[in-house]
Amino acid sequence: MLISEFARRTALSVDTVRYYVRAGLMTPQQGTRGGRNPYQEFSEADIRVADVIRFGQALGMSLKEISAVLHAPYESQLEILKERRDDLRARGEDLLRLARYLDEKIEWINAGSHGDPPELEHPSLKYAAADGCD
Amino acid sequence: MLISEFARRTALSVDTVRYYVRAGLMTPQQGTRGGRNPYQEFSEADIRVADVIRFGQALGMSLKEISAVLHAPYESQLEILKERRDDLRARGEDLLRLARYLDEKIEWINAGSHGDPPELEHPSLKYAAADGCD
DNA sequence: AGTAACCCAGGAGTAAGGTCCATGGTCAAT
DNA sequence: ATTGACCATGGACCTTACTCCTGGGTTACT
Repeated sequence: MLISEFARRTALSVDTVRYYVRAGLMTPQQGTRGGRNPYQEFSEADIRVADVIRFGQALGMSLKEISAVLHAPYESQLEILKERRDDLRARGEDLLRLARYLDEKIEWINAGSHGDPPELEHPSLKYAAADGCD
Repeated sequence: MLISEFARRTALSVDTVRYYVRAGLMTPQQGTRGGRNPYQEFSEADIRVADVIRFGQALGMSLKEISAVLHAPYESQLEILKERRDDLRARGEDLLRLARYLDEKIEWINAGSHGDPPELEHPSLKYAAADGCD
């Protein structure tokens, strides 16, 4: 399919798709149409790549990281996957911990904010966002 | 305390602290020293704000969102808190779902990548990252 | 009074991730 | 052959969250 159909199907903008292609995240085929500037032909596989990008981003990965996963040789993808999984697990747990904390805080406010406010157990912060400590 | 002590205690750079102040995330007192450009006096409360910023960021909130929470009138903080909690819960669950999926995939690869690869149940993606759908 | 160490404001620069636009080539239908 | 929809490239521009730099004021100490 051509870029605009691909963009529609992935709910990305045409510009964003081109940006991803330039960034090497997708490598559509060069179709026969288009003469000197051949039209890009996107496949179903590219749609799956778009899904991966969307999902990775939603989980806080940069395009560079996503690209690394997409381009890694199959064996090392395993290692990357493991790292990601551990990172994700830590993040997910922190998030749920914070959600529980907010639950308690909401309870506490609803109860009239008397007494001691709930305490947040310190999150692990072992993942990417914790790199600001010099 | 003055800015450099504050920066040291929060492990932020002086520039970053000034950036946060400009962004309205902190509003230190204007001390008596400094003449025409009065020196900023930071309090323990500001340190707690710095903690909130750090934590919010680690959980994927933008400074704008964090600022909204910090500045919201007490009553509406409850609503913000609830939204945040739901968002966080969804994110956390997605993260753990993905982690489980990666576990399965790692298993599958270790087992020789035979048969059908594991499927990822579609994440909710109901939070911030899902806004690109026009 | 001199100087080091600190403070300030303002503005430029950076990287990521897009977004917008001008210009021009191509395709399909009329 | 012309028109409109679509494609391409290249580059400017935007936001976020900083970071760095310049120039200048203040404080504390000797």
